[in-house]
Amino acid sequence: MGKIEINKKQKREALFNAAFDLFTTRGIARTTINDIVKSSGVAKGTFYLYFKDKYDIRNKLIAHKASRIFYIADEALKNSGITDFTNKILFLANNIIDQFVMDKSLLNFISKNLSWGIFKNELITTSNDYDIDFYNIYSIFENSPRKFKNPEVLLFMIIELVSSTCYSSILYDEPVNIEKLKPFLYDAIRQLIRSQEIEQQAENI
Amino acid sequence: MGKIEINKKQKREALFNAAFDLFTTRGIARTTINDIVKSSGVAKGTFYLYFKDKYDIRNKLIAHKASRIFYIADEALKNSGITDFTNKILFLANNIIDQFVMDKSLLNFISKNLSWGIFKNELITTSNDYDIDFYNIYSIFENSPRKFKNPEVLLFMIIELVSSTCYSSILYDEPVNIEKLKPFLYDAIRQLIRSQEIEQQAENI
Amino acid sequence: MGKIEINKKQKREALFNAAFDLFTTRGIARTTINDIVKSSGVAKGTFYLYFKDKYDIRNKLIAHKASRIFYIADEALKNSGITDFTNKILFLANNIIDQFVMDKSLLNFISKNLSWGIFKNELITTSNDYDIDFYNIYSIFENSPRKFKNPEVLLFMIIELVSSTCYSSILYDEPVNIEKLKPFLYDAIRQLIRSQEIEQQAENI
Amino acid sequence: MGKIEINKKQKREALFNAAFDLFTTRGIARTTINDIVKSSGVAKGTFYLYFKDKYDIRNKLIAHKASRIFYIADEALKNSGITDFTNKILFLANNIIDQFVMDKSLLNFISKNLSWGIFKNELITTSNDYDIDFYNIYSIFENSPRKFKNPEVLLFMIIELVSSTCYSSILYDEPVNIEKLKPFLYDAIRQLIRSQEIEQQAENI
DNA sequence: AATGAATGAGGGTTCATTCAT
DNA sequence: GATGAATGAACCCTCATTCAT
Repeated sequence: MGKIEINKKQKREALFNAAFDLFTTRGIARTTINDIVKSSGVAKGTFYLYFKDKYDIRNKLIAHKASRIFYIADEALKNSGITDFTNKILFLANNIIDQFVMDKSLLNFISKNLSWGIFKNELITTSNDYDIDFYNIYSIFENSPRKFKNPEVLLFMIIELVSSTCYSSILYDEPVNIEKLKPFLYDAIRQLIRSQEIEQQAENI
Repeated sequence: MGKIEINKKQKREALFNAAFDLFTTRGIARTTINDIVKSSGVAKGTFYLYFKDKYDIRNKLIAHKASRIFYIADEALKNSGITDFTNKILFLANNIIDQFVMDKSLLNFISKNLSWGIFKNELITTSNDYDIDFYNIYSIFENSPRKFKNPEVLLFMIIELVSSTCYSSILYDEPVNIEKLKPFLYDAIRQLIRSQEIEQQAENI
Repeated sequence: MGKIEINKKQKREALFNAAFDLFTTRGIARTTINDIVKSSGVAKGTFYLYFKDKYDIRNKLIAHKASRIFYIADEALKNSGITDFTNKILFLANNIIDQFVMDKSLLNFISKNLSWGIFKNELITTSNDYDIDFYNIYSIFENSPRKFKNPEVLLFMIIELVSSTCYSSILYDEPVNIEKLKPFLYDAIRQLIRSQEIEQQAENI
Repeated sequence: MGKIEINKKQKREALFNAAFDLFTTRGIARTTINDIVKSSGVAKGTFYLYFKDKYDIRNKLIAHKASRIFYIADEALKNSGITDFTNKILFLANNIIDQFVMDKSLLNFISKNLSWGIFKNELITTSNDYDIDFYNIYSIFENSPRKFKNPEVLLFMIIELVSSTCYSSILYDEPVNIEKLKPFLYDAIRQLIRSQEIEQQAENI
């Protein structure tokens, strides 16, 4: 990679960082391209060499940040030695929640955009340079002997329940703070999993 | 009520209707106050007699529409003769989902804003002229002999689960369409309720 | 004077008071007719029954306030028993300066408008209901045996010198505060008078 | 200086000229930014690259024009060979008055703003690119053997007297026209100077 | 005479985008 | 590739004035 290539990467990175800072502090609507370029130290015209407009950089940021969260959670899971499916899900949920607790502005930024549809969409339309493939999250099912009526729906419901309840709990302590919510939420997840489980024949015995 | 009062109500109503149409078709960000006044046939200055800015009318619209949905569901529940708590919840959820299915633009408009925090906030800061009091929704617990660890958290989780899963299912059929989702969702709700229930003494026997 | 007449006078008075308060605190440019009527408790349309526009009420206010200042100074002069012409002028100047020191917002409001041209103009075009006739200020010359080359120019120069130097001295202490300025200013006035005086024959001796 | 720099200077100049024309013909209050940019042939947004708002360009114009007047008067004084302090002051006053007589719109524009406080303020806060340093006006005292009680106050009173009397005399011929006023005014100035002079010992003899 | 809701022209300001350098 | 001055459409909002009540 030549000097030019490095320079280009740095510019793009600078724009990304500045945009994220501004989006999370002022909000997207109140952030202008002028703000972004001023804050990242590049010229205004340069922005358009890398991104189409404000929403382009926003979308790429969301995918970037969201995939990072899953990646971190997944790495931690691998190192945990947990084998039981339910425990894996709970571990992931807990890890992600803790990441959000530690970076509330991140939660605020991606929460509303981490829903299923946009999630899928973004991952497909985004170049792979900066984002990890999400769908290996399904691999969580692969090594488990347990079977579920509709694994995708199950995952969908868990993700939606976690992400939407976390939002108001972490950011506004409503209706209760996140630590008080956790036991109820994890109980709820356990019940969700149980409600979809198909009882297996005890064939192994 | 004099002629003037009637006229004022009509003006406000016209602005409300025009704004809702535009917000749901073009989105809030792409709707200007100019659009709203042109579409409602009043002068630009008139807008500012009734609303502070675009976000003011948006918030009032959300509260207005959201309370209407609950009101309709609640009325239907009263006429249904259902007495069991779980069934009441399922009836309400189903009724609201059906309302959203019939008016997808409404879902798109309020879904992201129907979360707990804003919900509470809006109801408090909005005058009662146009909105029904929400908190009688707690009355659903009052007449039930069943007891729950934390009723508010229970309700919170159910609302968040329903609203967030509905969004992508109804609007994008993701991961499955709403009719396929319903059985899983209602099962999930039943499990949520069960997971929080405190067993009562069989005192009646 | 019937009830209606009294009511009218009160409305006009209320508008005057409110306008003066607002003009002196926010400035004329930042005061709207809306502000004035809101602050005086009358309806917006009523404003136009009494005044043509914002500048009409401003002009009438200036004449009103300015004439009051001269009236107060003149009354004090009458009670002082001073007979010498130069001392009379100095007494008036000092009294007016002290009025301004005690009400700086008043100074700020009328200072720039108390100049000769507008002064004369306003007094002529304003109804006499609210304003005292200014020109009796010339009476100061009448009873004096001393003669001046051009009494009007003399008065003009004194008024302009006093009003323009007071402005920055009282409001900004520039170049010195008013108490330090006074001896220089009064010396200057004495010299001005002397420079225009026509020596009289010592006929009385 | 590159092409861009030249272009920038031209743009700023064009805005200055257009604004001055409009301010002096229509008045500041009746001049809009729209008028200025239309008249100077630049785009509306360009205005905001150079000035904060209408009052910013006004203030910069005042300082610009005022310093020019003093500069012209000072240059003429240097070429006059006048050495006596009183005559220097009279020369300057007369020169400035004549400038105003020849450009009444200029007088109207800056007269009300040429007062001591704003004067000082503007000179300090304005960049030196466009304005001459005023304070060498004090140099008028330096080479004179004559001493005054308070030179700054003396200068202040002279400036205020001249500027405020000129305003109504030149523009409105009130109370007399400027040519009639001049002898009285110059007499007055002589008296002002005399009233502050500290008599020196006749040491040179 | 008094009201105040309604008007809408027109103000200031922003900002995504372009393009000559 | 990089720059940043220039653009001008489009925005929000104000507010003097009117007029039906």
